[in-house]
Amino acid sequence: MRGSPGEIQDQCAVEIAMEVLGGRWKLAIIRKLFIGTHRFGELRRALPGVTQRMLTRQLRELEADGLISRTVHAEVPPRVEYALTDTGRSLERITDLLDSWGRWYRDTRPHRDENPVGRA
Amino acid sequence: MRGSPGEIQDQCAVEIAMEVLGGRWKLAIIRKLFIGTHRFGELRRALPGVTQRMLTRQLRELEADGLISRTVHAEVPPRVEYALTDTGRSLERITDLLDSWGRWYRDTRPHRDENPVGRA
DNA sequence: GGCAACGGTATCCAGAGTGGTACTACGGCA
DNA sequence: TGCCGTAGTACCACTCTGGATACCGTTGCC
Repeated sequence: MRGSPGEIQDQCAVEIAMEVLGGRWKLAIIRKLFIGTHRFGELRRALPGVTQRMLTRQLRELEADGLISRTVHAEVPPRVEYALTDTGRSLERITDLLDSWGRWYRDTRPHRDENPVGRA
Repeated sequence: MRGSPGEIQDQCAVEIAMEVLGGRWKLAIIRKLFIGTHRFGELRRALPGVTQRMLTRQLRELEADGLISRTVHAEVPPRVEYALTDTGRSLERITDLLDSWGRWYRDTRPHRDENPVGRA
């Protein structure tokens, strides 16, 4: 993923969206932020399995892509709040659709869940 | 991507969708197949930059996930036709939305295209 | 003084994903 | 007999993602 953006315009723009959204935790983060502003630790607890490093990296990429905003409060225990930007909020229909499709797909093909290693 | 599906159900189902759609060429392939049935070579020519190996693998994964069907015609020059299944066609609204969002995003943030290496 | 909480960063590492090249089987054609 | 096209497969290599672990600075608490 994240190949050369120069060639992407020849193709369909779905790849642009996938470049921005195609991280292990990005859509999960975005969906959490639809609920409201979250602190770093809240996101970490809300996303079981994510490491600090990954969360940091995904948040930084989302911020660089303009989907979320990062507000640092210069307090003694550092407090950093993440919120969706307007660009991030514009993904609501897409994430909703992906979520409902994913749910429908999971119900339609339940045998996929029987393989604990996914499919290498 | 493609982590353990066992944990995914705790989270939102967007990850299931991303598991299925999160390949370099998958959405591009799907969008081509919305036009109609394609042969292997047609897809290869329609997707500049894809290698035979990658196309084969992405097609096999899409087939394993039930999004496309593969029909082999036992002819002398081998002929294999790929088409969307009903499951694949159910992605039409999502790919349309992703495409229009990607287009809008590209127009909103044109400076992203100025970096030829993406953003390592 | 030592430890914890917060929000990270640095370093190292494994594996998935992706890509290039070469090679295959098959029949048609020159 | 050798070469072409089709639809791949095999092997090798590389990049990038994702993860584990350790560490940082600050302040409050014991």
